[in-house]
Amino acid sequence: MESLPLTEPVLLILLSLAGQPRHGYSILKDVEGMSDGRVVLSTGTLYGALRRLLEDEWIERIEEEDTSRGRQAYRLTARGRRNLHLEVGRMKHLTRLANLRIVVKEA
Amino acid sequence: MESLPLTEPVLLILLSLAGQPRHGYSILKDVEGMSDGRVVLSTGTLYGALRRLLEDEWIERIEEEDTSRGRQAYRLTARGRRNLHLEVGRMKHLTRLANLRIVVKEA
DNA sequence: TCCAATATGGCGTTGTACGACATGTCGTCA
DNA sequence: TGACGACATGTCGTACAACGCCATATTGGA
Repeated sequence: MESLPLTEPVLLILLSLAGQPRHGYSILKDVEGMSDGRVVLSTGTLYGALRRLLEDEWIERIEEEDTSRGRQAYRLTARGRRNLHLEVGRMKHLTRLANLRIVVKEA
Repeated sequence: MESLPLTEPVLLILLSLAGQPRHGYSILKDVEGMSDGRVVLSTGTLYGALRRLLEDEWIERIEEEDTSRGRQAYRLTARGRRNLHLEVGRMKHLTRLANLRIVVKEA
């Protein structure tokens, strides 16, 4: 129940929100930029993930004065940030492991 | 078609095969050990993934003299090894990115 | 006034993970 | 020799995430 391995889209979304609150479309563009255009989330993926993250209270909506285009900004909750850290830690661990497994054999 | 993000079970299986050929059950135990018991693949996950990896020719069956218990060993193909390296590279990149995004904000 | 960019969201398909189930072998110990 | 646990492989159904496609609406500029 606790240590579910985050999928890549979700991780990128959380990472995008780590620096500052953003609205959906902004996350889309940010993720695209983060990965030099290699990862392009479809809107289906994005809003589906956002819905689930809201349900789990990893992120929350914040009010915006500029609601002209129906924008809704999201921000990480403390819980979300904590879980993001855990997940990044897991990834680092995996990366180290991968190095050991691969490099030894190549040498 | 090229840059599919590998799922964690598949990555661990490939990593397990990176050092030496193994049969299914051995992969199961190796992955368990690699992660200090945190990741326990179900057989459904394992043999499903192995089937797909065989189909994509990332791994191949090798003959074993010891077929006593119906063991079937698998080994990485050149293609599989190449793709594993790519994936690990992608992960390192993501990890670096995550550090930038997170650390800056925490400081 | 059209059009591209901005912005959100639903729906159906596809594929993966996973638990449950099924089957059988081998070694050991009472 | 009989039971049992570890070894070993595989199938099936379910649940859910990712994704492409579609629908809709606003805004600013050419």
